[in-house]
Amino acid sequence: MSNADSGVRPGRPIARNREHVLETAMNAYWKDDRVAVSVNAICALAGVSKPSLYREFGSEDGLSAAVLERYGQTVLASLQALLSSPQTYSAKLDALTSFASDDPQMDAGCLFVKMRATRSRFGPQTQALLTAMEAAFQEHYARFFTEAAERGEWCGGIATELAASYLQEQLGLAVSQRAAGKHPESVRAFLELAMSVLR
Amino acid sequence: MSNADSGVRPGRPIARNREHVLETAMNAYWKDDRVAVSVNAICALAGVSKPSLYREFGSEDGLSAAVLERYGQTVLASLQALLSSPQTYSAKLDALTSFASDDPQMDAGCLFVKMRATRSRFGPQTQALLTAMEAAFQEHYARFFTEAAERGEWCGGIATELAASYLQEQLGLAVSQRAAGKHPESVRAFLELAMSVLR
DNA sequence: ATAGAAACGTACCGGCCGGTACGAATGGGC
DNA sequence: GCCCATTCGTACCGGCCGGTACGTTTCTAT
Repeated sequence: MSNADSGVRPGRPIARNREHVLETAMNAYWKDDRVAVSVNAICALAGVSKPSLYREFGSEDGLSAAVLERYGQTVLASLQALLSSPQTYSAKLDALTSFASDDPQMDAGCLFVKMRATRSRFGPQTQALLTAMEAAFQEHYARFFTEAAERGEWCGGIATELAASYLQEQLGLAVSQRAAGKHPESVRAFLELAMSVLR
Repeated sequence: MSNADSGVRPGRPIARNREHVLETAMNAYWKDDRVAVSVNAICALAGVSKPSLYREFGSEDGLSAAVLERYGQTVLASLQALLSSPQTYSAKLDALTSFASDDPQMDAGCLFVKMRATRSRFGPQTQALLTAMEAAFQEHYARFFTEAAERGEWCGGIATELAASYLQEQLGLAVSQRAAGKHPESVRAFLELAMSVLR
């Protein structure tokens, strides 16, 4: 990462700094319905040559991993914040439901869910990152339930692990349905039905 | 292998009757974790030349559609039979749960669910067939609920359409989890939790 | 001014894809 | 015995893929 040195800017106009490529690739991976998005397509979209992309990310796997990491930091951070907010358990469930079924951020689905559904497409780096993110979310959800149980906001006849897994999958399912074009109100009805067992 | 007469080997190999190719392709599409299964790979697996395959199925789309149709007839027929059996509503729910979470037929997941999750990979024929099968199942599920409501076996505070969609998606989710290697008992716990709202 | 390091893009690589032209090998009808 | 319709597989097509060798451009350091 020699070009990350703040002081010395070697060579040329410093490419459309990484950010532009990341943003373009993220949107392509995310929104595009296509079977897959090739490196060539991303280069064309971003207006960057292929060697530049490979210099920056090393490989296709490196690119997809970087995209996924960025997505996790930008979009999913809000979800983590939601889980850590000082609301009541019930209010958080409502907020989660709204996030998955109504939030315009999820209009085109969730990139994380999408990539998870096709994980075998990706290289080892990206797959490892997917696994790590899954585990992190699982842990957040589990903590969410244990805290709710401690506060007595959740009677919780269910093991927290099961509840966490259930919550994760139901949210993912709802988001997938939105990506598939299902009407938000239908998704909401669906998700509220699924969530009702957690009340 | 009915017409695999060991007599005339050269010249006219007697078209490995369509069945063999279909079976091989179905297993490949179904079991293989790979990103995709190419026509070349299927030809190699089935021991058939590419032109033979194209003569029989017309295109890759035709092949995948034929595979999907065959899968629907062989495997999913049992599920339809289950829905039409003269059991009680509750017993059918139990049977559905067992089918998705324990049945060895679903050890490697469900081909229909798998193909539905990656529908954009396939050609128009196959996508149309997927849509048709979805609708058919939706209808079966809906009838299942309306009949249960008529018989008073289901209090049914839920619209039948929603319940049908919910059932379909939860079963698909369970089967996906099995395909991903989750332990059957975990899948069962998950699915029973999801099904509890339908009791 | 000038040398040289750094980042650039053109133009290419081998490999696999879905799909097909075409000649070789065969059987049935006579 | 002979012919022809039928069915086969070899060997190929153009196209796209992920990835890279290498000459060119642009800026910094002196």
